[in-house]
Amino acid sequence: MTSQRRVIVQVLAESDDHPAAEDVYRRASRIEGRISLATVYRTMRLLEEAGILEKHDFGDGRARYEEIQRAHHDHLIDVDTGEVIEFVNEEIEDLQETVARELGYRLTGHRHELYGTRINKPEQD
Amino acid sequence: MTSQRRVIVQVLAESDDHPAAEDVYRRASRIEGRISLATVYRTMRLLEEAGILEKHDFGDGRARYEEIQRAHHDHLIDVDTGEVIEFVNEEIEDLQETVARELGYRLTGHRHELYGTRINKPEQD
DNA sequence: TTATATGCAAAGCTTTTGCGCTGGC
DNA sequence: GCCAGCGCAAAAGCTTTGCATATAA
Repeated sequence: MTSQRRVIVQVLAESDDHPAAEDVYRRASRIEGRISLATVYRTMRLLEEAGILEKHDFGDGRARYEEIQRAHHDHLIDVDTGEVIEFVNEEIEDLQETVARELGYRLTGHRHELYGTRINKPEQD
Repeated sequence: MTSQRRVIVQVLAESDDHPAAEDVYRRASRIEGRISLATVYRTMRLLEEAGILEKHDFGDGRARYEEIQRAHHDHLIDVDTGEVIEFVNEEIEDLQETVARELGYRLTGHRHELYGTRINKPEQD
């Protein structure tokens, strides 16, 4: 357990958004100057393989991470602002299982993101 | 309308899988030797912006394409073989709309892929 | 001490782009 | 003849990796 790994874990614990590797690197650098982007990538991979992190792709070309701690959820991405909203819908979760089973598959994972724009924006004028 | 674009469109029309740019390039090269990967990328982007192609990400680091011709569908990816199975589930589609609306959003798109392994593999022996 | 982790820089991969040339119309 | 489109090669952006050094245990 090196100081770098400690700091990365700390940063992730304190983050309630979905940072990219670069973001984690920037936040970690403020706490521990002696850290490199390569180490961040290496550690993120370890944490993901250990089942501690979840890796997402929100369509902007970089991987985005979050800790697996709370209950499972999916994401809705505001296409105007990039904001990420989490949601859970048990019905959808169940239907995914059903669909997979009917096709002869056991579900090992899924990727489910909604993209949308806010209705009734307040800052309209 | 150049010969290159004609060939790319032809390749896409003849493909019923979800080729990456490199695949399209390879298939097109067999028909028309004088074609470059850059042209494939440029044309794919045009076709996507024109609403003729749909761009997917199945988690292998490259973009995968398919023509928008049939009804909308989602994908189930066989994590063992990479095979891609298409499916439609209206209930899920409706629930996505509902979820977005409840969060104050109008849905502009979604990304929904299931990952799984076959049940009852024949080659289990 | 000794294996493991790190930093740095180079390289890998997919995708994009600058530029001079080609070829449809 | 013009100009959109092409090929080529370089570059861009994210991520991985080789290697010598540093550090935890």
